[in-house]
Amino acid sequence: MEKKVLLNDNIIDEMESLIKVASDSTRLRIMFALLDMNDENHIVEKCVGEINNEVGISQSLCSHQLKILKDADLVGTRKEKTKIYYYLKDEHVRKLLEVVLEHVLEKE
Amino acid sequence: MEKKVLLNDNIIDEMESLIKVASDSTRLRIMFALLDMNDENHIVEKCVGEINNEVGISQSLCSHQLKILKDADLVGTRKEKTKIYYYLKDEHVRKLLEVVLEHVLEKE
DNA sequence: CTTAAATATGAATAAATGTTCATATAATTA
DNA sequence: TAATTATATGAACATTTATTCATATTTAAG
Repeated sequence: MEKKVLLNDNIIDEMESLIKVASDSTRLRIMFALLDMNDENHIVEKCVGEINNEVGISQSLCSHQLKILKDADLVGTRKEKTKIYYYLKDEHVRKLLEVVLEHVLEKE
Repeated sequence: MEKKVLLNDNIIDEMESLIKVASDSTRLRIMFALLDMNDENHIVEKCVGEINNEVGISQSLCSHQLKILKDADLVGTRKEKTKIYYYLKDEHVRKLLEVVLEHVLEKE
């Protein structure tokens, strides 16, 4: 009776998809914009306009990339009047960013 | 006096590079081949031939991808006679794979 | 020195991906 | 209804990337 993870092709493919979503600097910047680094890494909500301003990219690019993040279930949305607020959806996202950031900082 | 991480462009770019290396199913398979899942996820050494057999890819492709992993400092090598043994180099790699795997398994 | 075994490399190709531009949609306000 | 604000979408383009094929390199053995 082993508690052994079966690494079938589906799982590998899903891992690939998920990591691919995180493997782009624009999307990384967007995700960090949704992490409030000053408040113990707590999640914040920002609307599209705020995000593209803060990240310094066009509205169109921001919207395209937010769609990719949302399709991957990494961000969620909340609608309020004309604005749509985005937030990081998952604890794993934060862990992922942490692990990668640690690795990078360690190799300095 | 804050212990605040400065997320400058260099760091983002390095994070992007690192994640990109992990964002390919062939390389994921290779990395998992170097994790002994049956032995509490302990790291093992395997030579190129063993790896491409186990993963089911050509020798050439395996070699190309191993180079990418090595350039990213995710694997190391040990030479013994004609064979070259590869091993996962970093604790962070394992954490990264764990976090992503958890996320994927949770969404089933 | 030749042959064989193990691994690496370079060029070529096909597919995937990020970004831009122009335009569409949807909701609000005058 | 018309105009404005916020966001989304689709097509086009340029760049990157994974894979294959053929060949090179290295080491050991006969």
